[in-house]
Amino acid sequence: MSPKKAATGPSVPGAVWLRQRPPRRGQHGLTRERIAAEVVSQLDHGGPAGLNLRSIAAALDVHPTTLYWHVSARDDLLDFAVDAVFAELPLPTRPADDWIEDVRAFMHNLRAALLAHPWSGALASSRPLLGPEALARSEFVYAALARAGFTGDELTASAAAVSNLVIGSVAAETSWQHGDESPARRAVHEHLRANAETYPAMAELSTESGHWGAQFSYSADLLLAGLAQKAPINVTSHGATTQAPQIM
Amino acid sequence: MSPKKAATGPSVPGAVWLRQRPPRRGQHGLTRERIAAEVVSQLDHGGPAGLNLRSIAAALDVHPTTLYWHVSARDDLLDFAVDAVFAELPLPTRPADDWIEDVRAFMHNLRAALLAHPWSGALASSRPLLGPEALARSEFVYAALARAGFTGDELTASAAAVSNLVIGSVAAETSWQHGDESPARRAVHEHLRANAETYPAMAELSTESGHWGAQFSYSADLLLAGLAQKAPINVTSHGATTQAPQIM
DNA sequence: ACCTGAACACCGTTCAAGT
DNA sequence: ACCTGAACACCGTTCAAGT
Repeated sequence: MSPKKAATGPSVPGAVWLRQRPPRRGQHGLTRERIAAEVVSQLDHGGPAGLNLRSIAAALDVHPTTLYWHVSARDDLLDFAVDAVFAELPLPTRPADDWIEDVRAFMHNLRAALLAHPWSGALASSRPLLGPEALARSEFVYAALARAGFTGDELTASAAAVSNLVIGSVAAETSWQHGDESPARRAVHEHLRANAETYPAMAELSTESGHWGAQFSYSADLLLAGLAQKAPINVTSHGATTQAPQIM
Repeated sequence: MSPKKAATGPSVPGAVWLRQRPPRRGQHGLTRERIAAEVVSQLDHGGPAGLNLRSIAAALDVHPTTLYWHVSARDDLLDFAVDAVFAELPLPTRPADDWIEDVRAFMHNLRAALLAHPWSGALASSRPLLGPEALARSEFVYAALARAGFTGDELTASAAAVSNLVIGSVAAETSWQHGDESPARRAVHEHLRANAETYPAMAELSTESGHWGAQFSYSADLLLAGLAQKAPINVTSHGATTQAPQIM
């Protein structure tokens, strides 16, 4: 049985991070970090469907059941893996002059990190992101948006919108990538054309859609435009700041 | 073996919809609709983790392996279930005067439908949404955004932003709902406070966060503000329209 | 065309026991 | 405190056979 399991109540997702960390360096020197790295590597190879405790344990040279000393369930391993992906996100040591550039960079960096591990988008969207690496990135976004003058619930909602749009977009994008993407896209396109009466607007385009990257960029710009407009503090192009009252 | 499996190539996710539909009414009258309804009902009870082919088959009064005539894998069942949830989304028979009200209503309606089946947000974010019901809703959003003057890749990106923000937000929201939510929130809050030096901006708030609904509403408004600003055709409050050139 | 029935390989998790 | 070892219950999927 894993230590301090009852500390946060019954099986809250993401709860590994809230439990006490088991002491390091046992006989095999099995640590969260080594486990996490192995899980990431196996997910990179076979995706979530291919992940199983037995092969992880084998790679770490322990018995399958040994893992249960470090985690309370398979799901905790996925929490480790997702946080490890967040660790790859570059974190600027000091903020940019314009808060919006920090937010924009965060969005693009987060997308890049998640895309580097195609399984991570879907996982990140389906669990609370409470690992230390994820929290540090959230803190960065909160700080940037706080400089824009957002406070309280508006600050929370703005930060959530930023993360959710990115994670949602990457999850959608990677959901196409299980096999070859082009035959799937072509099949969908044909399907829409064949039913052009039911889907007139969609049948019209999608002929040769642009790249995922450009479309994400435009999606992000839409949200950034909204943030800039609703920000209580606006930075003019000359660096002067103006205050505007704002109601939620 | 399921019919026409090779039609769209090797195991593309969401590919059930692109395969030919097996003829209806066999000996047991097993149809996609009956299967889908049963899957939704079982997911509502036990979530994705509790879903298994044997109990679905039992409820439909067939042998477990019979399902493989109608689907090629367990995953296809989830595609059925997600599309069934989209079917609950009200689809206006005629568009509103203002396109933005159509988009706003869509966002709130989609959230409501997904929240009614807490498992559906995570599933919707992790697979292409190619079912007939989902496509019909996408068409509605495309049509609304086309009235705003969006075309081509900008239209695609705008529509994607709308869906991805909603689905991403609901997935995040429901990821907290596995057990009781309040103890988890409290634990996170304590954790942030305890590490206030590392998370100054986040430690400051989160004391008593507002409701999910209000925060989603604000998130949606941020994106809607961006859409309104970037829309090639702007509707003034008096109903007059103006055109503005726009570059992606 | 649709469904049955038996069988296979696998996998998360438990629990008591070791050191 | 950390790891072993055996064992359990379950589950997706296959394939050949029925009607």
